Amino acid sequence: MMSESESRFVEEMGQILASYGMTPMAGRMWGWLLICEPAEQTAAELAEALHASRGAISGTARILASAGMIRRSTRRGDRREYFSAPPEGTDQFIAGAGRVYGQLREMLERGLSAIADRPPETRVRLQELRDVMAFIETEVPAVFDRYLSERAGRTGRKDISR
Amino acid sequence: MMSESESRFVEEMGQILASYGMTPMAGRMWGWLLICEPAEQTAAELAEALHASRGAISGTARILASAGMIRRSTRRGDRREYFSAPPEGTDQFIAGAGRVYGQLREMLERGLSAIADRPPETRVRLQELRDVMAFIETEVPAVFDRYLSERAGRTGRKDISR
DNA sequence: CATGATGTTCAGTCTTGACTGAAAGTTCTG
DNA sequence: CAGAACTTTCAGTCAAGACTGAACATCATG
Repeated sequence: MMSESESRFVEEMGQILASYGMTPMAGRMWGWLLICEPAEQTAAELAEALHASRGAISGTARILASAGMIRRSTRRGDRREYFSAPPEGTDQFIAGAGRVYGQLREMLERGLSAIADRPPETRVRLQELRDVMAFIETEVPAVFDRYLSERAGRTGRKDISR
Repeated sequence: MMSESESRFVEEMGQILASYGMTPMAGRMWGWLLICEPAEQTAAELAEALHASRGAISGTARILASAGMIRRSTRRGDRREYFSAPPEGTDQFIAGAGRVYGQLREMLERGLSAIADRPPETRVRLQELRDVMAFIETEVPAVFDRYLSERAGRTGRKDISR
C-alpha cells in the first residue's frame, strides 16, 4: 500500500512526464518503480498499486522497457515477469531528453531549405535558432560525461567506463 | 500564401512543440513568424495564414508573448497589433527548456522526503536521478553562456552583454 | 494434453483540452 | 460621441488518445 505522500509523488511523475510526451501511466509506473519495495514488482502488483488495468500495465511496460527506462526479468519456474527501475534507466531518460534537440535541429534544417531563396535578413531568424540547437546537441553528451566523471570521483572512482 | 514546404515546416513545428507541452497552434504560430515576410504580421494575417480563428490567434499570442517567444508591437494611428519573432525568443525558448530540469528535481526532492524512512538501498534509486537533474540544472546556463560567447566570436565580437 | 496462471491485443469508452465563433469589450477616427 | 475596426473572452464542439476489459494467445505443470 502506498502512503499519502508516495501517492502524491507517483501522481506528479505521471503529470510531468505526460506533459513531456509520455503517457501519465508511464510516468506513474516509473515513479512507483523508483520508490517501491521490493524493487522488483510483478505486473499484477503494479496493476494493484497504480489502480490500473492489466492492459495498461502491459502496454506501458513495453514502452518503458523499449526506451530502456525499466527492466523486465524472469525467474526459473515462475511464469511471471518482474519489473524494476535499474540505474541505467536514468541515463536512458537523459539520452532521450537530449535527442529532442537533434530532432528540433533537423526540422529547422528542413525549414531553412524551404526558405532557401529568401533574403538573408529573413533566413537569419531561423538560422539563429538552428545554430543554438546544433550547439546544445553537441554539448549534451559532454555535460553528461562531466556528470559521470564527477560521480565517479564522488563514489570513490567507480565506473570510469562508459 | 505559404508554399508547400513552408506549410510542412509550420505543421511540423506545431507537432513537435505540442509534444513538448505547448499547443499545436503555438508551435505553428512561432514557426510561421520565424519564416514569414514581412517579419511583422497582424492577427488577421496570422489567422489567414494558419487557417485559424481570431480567438485561437488571440489566446495563443498571449501565451507566446508572456513566454517571451514573440513580440507584440503597435504603430501610431493603427489599432492593429503586429506580431514578430525576435532574436530573444530563442533565448527564452532555451531558458524554458532548462527550467524543466529544475521542476523535475524539485519533484524528486519531494519524492525523497516521502521515502525518508526507507533503507538507503531503496533511496539510492531516486537519489541518483535527483543528482543528475541537479547537475544538469546548473550546467544549462553555463552551456548557454558558452554558446553566446562562441557566437560573439563568430559575429565579430558583437553582443558580449546579456 | 488439459488446466490454470499470466501476458498481449484491440475495439470501445471517456476524459481532456484545443479550437471555433459569436458576443462583449476596447480604442481609434471623423 | 457615434461608428468602424480590432481584440478578447468564453461557452460549446470536436477530435485525439489514454485507459478499460474481455477475448485471445502463450507457457508451465501435473
